[in-house]
Amino acid sequence: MGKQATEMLKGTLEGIVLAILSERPAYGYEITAWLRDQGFSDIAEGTIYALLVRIEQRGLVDVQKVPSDKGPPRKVYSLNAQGQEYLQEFWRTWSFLAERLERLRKGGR
Amino acid sequence: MGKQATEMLKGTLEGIVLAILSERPAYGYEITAWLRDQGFSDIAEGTIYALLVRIEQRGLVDVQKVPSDKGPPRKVYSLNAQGQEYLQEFWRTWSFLAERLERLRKGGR
DNA sequence: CCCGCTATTCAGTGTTGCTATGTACCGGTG
DNA sequence: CACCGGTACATAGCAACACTGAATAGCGGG
Repeated sequence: MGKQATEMLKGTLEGIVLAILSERPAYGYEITAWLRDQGFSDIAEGTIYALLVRIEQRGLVDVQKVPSDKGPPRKVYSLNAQGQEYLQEFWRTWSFLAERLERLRKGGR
Repeated sequence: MGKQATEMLKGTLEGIVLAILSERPAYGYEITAWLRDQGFSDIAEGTIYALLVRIEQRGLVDVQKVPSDKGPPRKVYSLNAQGQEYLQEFWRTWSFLAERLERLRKGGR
């Protein structure tokens, strides 16, 4: 999509990745591919990796190195307890925003 | 709200302001007050003014200086044709994002 | 042997919202 | 009159985040 999407992704992309990880552990390449598949056509590789590093440093995920028979080893991330909590907070913030935007779209005051 | 909101606002705040202006012309101080009233408790004054300057420079709004009997003159902004178009695009991008997030929240794959 | 796919990393850039501060106009109070 | 609070706008500096582009590296096939 356009540049509007780029700016709108700030903050939400992190939540999206955490939500994905809350369903099952995953690694960067896999997540990027899945997002592209879902229509986030222009999400750059580097973006996801940088994001994963950030959430790891914040202690929201646990990491495990797993060998792959198709290339270099994968860094598999899984959401830990603190990450779950953070994700909950994310959904609260998202709901707040989405609610107000939906109200605005309908022309309500 | 927390810092999550700060990042999530990036990109959406612009759309929010444009949506407000699509209902009726308004000036910065008024918009800030309204947003605070709607629960965006920590939106800074300066943020809105900077945003208004940006969208003016991009030609999305028209400006008119209107004297006030309670203080300095107001800069009243109104959405023009180009702004309307940009707002439409914003809603499309927003729908795209909201749809996918809602799907993720429901744990759907 | 090189190419393509898998997989990760990183330096540099632009946009955005926040912080903090400054300017300025007005009316009311002491 | 001096001061203060509410109204109204502007701006310089900062932090966070996603994108660009490139580099590194392992693996298998032509």
